[in-house]
Amino acid sequence: VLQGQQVPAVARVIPFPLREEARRTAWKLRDPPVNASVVEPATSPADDVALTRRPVKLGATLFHEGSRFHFLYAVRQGTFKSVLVLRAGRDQVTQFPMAGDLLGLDAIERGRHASSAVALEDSEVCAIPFEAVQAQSPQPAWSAYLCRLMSQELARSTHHMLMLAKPSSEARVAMFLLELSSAMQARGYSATEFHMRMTRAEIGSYVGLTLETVSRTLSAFQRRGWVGVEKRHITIKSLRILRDIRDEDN
Amino acid sequence: VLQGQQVPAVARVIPFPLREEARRTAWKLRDPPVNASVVEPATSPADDVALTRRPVKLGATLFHEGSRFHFLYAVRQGTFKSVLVLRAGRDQVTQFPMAGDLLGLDAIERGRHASSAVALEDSEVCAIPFEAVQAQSPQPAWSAYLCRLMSQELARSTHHMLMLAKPSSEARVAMFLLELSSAMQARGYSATEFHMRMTRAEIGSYVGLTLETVSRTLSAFQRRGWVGVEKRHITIKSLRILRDIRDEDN
DNA sequence: CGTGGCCTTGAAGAATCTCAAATAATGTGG
DNA sequence: CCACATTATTTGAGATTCTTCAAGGCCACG
Repeated sequence: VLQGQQVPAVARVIPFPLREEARRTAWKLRDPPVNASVVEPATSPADDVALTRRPVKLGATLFHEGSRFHFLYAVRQGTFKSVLVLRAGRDQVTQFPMAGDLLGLDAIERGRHASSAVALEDSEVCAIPFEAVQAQSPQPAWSAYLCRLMSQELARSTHHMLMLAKPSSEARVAMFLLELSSAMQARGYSATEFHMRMTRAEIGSYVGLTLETVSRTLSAFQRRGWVGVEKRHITIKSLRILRDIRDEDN
Repeated sequence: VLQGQQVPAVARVIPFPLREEARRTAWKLRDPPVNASVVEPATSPADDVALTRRPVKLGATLFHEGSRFHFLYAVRQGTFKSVLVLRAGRDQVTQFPMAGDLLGLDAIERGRHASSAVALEDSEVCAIPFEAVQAQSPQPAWSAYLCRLMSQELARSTHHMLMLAKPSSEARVAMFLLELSSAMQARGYSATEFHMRMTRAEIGSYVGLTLETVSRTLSAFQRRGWVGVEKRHITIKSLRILRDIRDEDN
């Protein structure tokens, strides 16, 4: 299990311009419509900061809840889950970061990670030494950058709360599928056919249902011909119907 | 109804150092334990920015969801609710900002407010012209400042999701009372006896229950002698028991 | 003193959860 | 390469919880 506080010996340390790296991996793939302004920043963040690429195997923990914060992690490829441990060993999934997402933003203030990040498939991240970048950045460009990203995260988080609030199980699952669909599309994959990296239990935790209810709901969707479900391979037959399901009830 | 995009004519424009104002109102009252580092920042944000105080009457809207973003608002006194409008006129309360909290952080990226802010009592805010401050800040101090606040907000938002996730109605209401208790204490009031500014319906929306269930749960708590409930006046008899309720179940 | 908003309480109904069992898929070790 | 252990998924049925619908009371305000 990888610990967040130290760069494992195996990781190659590759110094190169952050801006270039940012362009190629982190910010570029982010939700395009929302993020157009971030993709081409007016000012450029610090260059010449040593970044580290790090592979993370399926099931490995990138950083643990409560561990000291040193790095932000830009997901280069793969899928993660962010989890909080509730009492009684029960844990809560708060998001499924994918390529282009930045992990660890909620640790800046406290200096400790507020959640754990676990790889749902063999993945690779880019470790960004927060203090170093913060210090070496002459203009407020980097901070302004982070501000925008975090503002975006806040909006996303708020949006997620809507999913957990009132809606029926069908609305929740529909919302989840639509989120995933958008995420896949934003990364250049099909919006209507994709492979889910997460288990039913993880989905359930994320949307606030039990795994059984998630399973039943997906079965129901399939029975009605709205989506094809074959294990974790999803084929959305009608985005419109899913949106209706998500919106109508409450 | 006040609109976020323009300073009403009645508001007095009072130029004074932002740092001073920040010390007195915005950051100082924030959750002390978590926030010790923010109370006395190593660097000082921009001075000499014209800030505006604005009274907001009970029921008035400080800014609307979707409206153009120009100001951050530091709550000087009073209580607000942040609400999102779901479909079908149903709306979702996402937080109850109080003195010292900063409103509008989730609007930075999109340039439009992601939620509305409504006063739950006669309140007063300090309007911070975001662009002006951003521009006049020579060092990255201001942005770094915001970063930390937003990081904190992210953590808070995540924490709120835990409340909405699985728990029973009793765990949710207990969690809400404990949150409120901490918030009151952080602002110099009693942690065990306070006046709630929000209706049962608003509480219900916040914790993901109907107002009836909230009412019933509060009644049950009172019946068992755990809290005193007299309309909106709350007396917590045992914080310990409430914490147990919040933690045990799931 | 009437009106409207807010709160409480009851009873029936609906939805999800829990418990349980069977099946399928995956990985391990021999 | 196969048998076995483990994990993931589906489905059923009963139990529980919350919601819905409804009615009545309390309080502030005009």
